[in-house]
Amino acid sequence: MRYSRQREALLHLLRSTTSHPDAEWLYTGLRKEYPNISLGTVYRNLRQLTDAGEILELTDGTTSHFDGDISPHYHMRCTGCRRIYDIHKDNVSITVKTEDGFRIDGISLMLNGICRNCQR
Amino acid sequence: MRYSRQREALLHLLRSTTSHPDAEWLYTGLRKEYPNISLGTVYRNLRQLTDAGEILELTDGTTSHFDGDISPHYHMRCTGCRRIYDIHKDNVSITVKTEDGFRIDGISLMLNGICRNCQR
DNA sequence: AAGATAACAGTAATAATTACTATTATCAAA
DNA sequence: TTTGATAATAGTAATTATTACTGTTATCTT
Repeated sequence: MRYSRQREALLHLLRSTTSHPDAEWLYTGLRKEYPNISLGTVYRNLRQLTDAGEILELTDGTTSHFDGDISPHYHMRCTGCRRIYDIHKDNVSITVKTEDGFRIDGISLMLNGICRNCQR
Repeated sequence: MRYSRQREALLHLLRSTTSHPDAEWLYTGLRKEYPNISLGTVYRNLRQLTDAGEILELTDGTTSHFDGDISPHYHMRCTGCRRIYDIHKDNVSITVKTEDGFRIDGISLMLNGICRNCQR
């Protein structure tokens, strides 16, 4: 993977937020610094970074969201405001009895509910 | 929600399989009995049934898959053949320390890995 | 420097899903 | 039972997220 300013800017932008943005949000943000950046460039780099394990893709829901924090933690989606919140790993415990010869490579957990704000 | 034959047939078809099909698969199956059924009808009814809590939507991945079994259980997706398998609830334990006033309504857990078949 | 090619911007194409519209089926009340 | 209101339908067009294509530019190695 060859260096590019656009990819570096994308990675920095994603790491600067905890809002788990989607491609469009990142595109809009990057255009401030790179007015001519292409949406395709954003998507391509998001995939490359995901494949390289440098960022995380959250595929639950209709649109992919991304997380610059790859330390072990979980997520909660508010069905009201659609925001995704982090949940510290110490607050969750998951144990799975592997059956039938499945080889488990990754666990994606999404808690759905209503955040404090949206409960009014 | 007013009765319709198409919706009833959809529900029966979905309940007859454990393969967690997508809209296209259900559409193809329903066309045997209803050659003129519309794909839009399939999507509309899948949404209605999901909203009514009569079926389950699995949104992890690029395409929505549906489950006619709404009893508590979990899922595992094989990254090789893309099939979704059921995991009995007794083989999984999840505990979450609720923090920050979140009200958790549902837990969606997807284990990603390789099934016995795809391991050769 | 020069050559090879990864990455880019811009645009077109694809895939899944939703919206629209005129017609038909369901169902409750006369 | 008809009748009337309208939910649901088939068929089609539109939308949305994402990927593919293409000619040009930037990176990096020699």
